[in-house]
Amino acid sequence: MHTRRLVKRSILGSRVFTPSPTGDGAPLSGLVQAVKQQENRDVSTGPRRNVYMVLMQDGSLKEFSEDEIAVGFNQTTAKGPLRSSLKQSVWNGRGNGAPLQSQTMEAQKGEANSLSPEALKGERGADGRRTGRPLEGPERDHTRSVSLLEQKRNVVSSSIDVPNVRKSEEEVDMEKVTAAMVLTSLSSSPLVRSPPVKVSECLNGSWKDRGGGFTPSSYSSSGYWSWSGPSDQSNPSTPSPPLSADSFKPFRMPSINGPPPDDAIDEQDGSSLLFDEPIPRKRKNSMKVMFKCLWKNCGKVLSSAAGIQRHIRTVHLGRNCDSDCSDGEEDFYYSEIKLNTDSVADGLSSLSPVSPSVLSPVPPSNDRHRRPPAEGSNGSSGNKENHSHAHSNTTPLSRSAPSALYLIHTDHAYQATSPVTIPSTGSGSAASTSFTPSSSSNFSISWQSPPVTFTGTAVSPTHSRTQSFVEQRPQTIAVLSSPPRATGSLSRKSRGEGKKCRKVYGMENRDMWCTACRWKKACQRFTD
DNA sequence: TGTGCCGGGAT
DNA sequence: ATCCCGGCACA
Repeated sequence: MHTRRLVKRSILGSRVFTPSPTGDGAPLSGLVQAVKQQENRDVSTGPRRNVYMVLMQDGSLKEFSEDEIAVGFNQTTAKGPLRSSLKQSVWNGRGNGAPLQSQTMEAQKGEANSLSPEALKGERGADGRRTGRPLEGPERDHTRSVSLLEQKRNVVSSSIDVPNVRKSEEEVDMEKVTAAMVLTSLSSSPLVRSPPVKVSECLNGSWKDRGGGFTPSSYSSSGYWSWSGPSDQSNPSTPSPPLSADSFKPFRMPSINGPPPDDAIDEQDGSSLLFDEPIPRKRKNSMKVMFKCLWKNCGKVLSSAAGIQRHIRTVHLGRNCDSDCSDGEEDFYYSEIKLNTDSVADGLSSLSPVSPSVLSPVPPSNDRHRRPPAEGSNGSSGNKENHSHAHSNTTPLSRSAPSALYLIHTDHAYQATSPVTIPSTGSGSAASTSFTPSSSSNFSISWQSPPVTFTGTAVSPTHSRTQSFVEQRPQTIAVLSSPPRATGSLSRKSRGEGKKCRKVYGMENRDMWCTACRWKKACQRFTD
């Protein structure tokens, strides 16, 4: 748990007093719901004025410049605390916390509470706040989740103002609604269109001074502001969907807050992550399972088993009933294929159900993997073995399933320092693939011939369909399915004779060894 | 016996 | 993913 809350008093959620619209001098109180910073938009107000969205008591939202409002909790220091507290909140100064622009809902709850007049009885007394007062009565249930949150905070933050005083139920509800309104209304601003931020980035400080503030919180009425760890940082507990890295970019435009110069250094990590983004994120699992109809003259490929079953049931078996009345026969008419979405995206497109071209033997083409089952035979018999055996030439997946391509992988990058060539399927030209140490997990495969458009492996958990495919194309499968190095000596790579780091540098210079040698792996540096 | 490195465990 | 190491095979 590193969800330290490092942000001290935020202005957001603060009760402030605003000048009366009628000018009669009676100030109105409201809650600060958002802070916008304007850059010279209004010349008269000077550079970068803060504009506060204040939720008035009547439920309306108004904008006030910081000169216009007075902080409620300490009216004697009307404007001073406002600004200073904001600055405090913008960057917490520890380099790992959440900056604060557009506070999270949690912040609204916690921080706002801290600044509400009620809560501020003990404003200066951190101890008092931390111990808080026990919840009592009906309020307890309503705020249980909040209480949990705050308990967490109390555990991890010993030096942070975290109040235990909470709002009334009404106030909390109101804030949920109005905060959502505010966020929505601000969403047109580039500042706020930003999606959630990766935790790690915040922890690295790369987001500091962005003006964006997110605290890891599962509480969010909209879901939009909660954490989302895209891809590798995924946080399973967050409800919000992962967002593409692109969507982060607007948020990082350094215009809103005008980051101080020293920020540029701190930004490097983050910007390399986000701006120098031409490198697509590695997909952890680029295998996609599709289901291909094996019925004669039908190459339909669907992404779900249910879909393909329904397709077969209704289209080929002529049954209109629902899946409950299925006897499972459909299972025999489709095949599960795994597609490597990295290397075969193009092939996939040609696999779309839209163009179920099916045909007799054709010269190698992108379509040839769509041969129907039981080509030239009675595909309608429903014989389960029908498509499983002995078609000497091709079967639907036999050509499209150079399955071993998927099986070729290295556990360690250093195990694949030299290119691996996969022998061709007899055509004389090689289908080769190079493995580089740095990208063993997502190596690219360039098929030169034949033009295989997707690399799929026929997976047939039942009915041993796979075997039939192997039989139909023994050469190909035999070659492809054999691990690259499993020739001759059973599994162990024959020992390299050349220099190795150990020999060259000796045990005393172990730190000069290549990593692989240090790890007792196949030497990377002196390959044989 | 020394060495290379596979396989697998720990983090 | 990275790091480490037991243990096997080979020279």
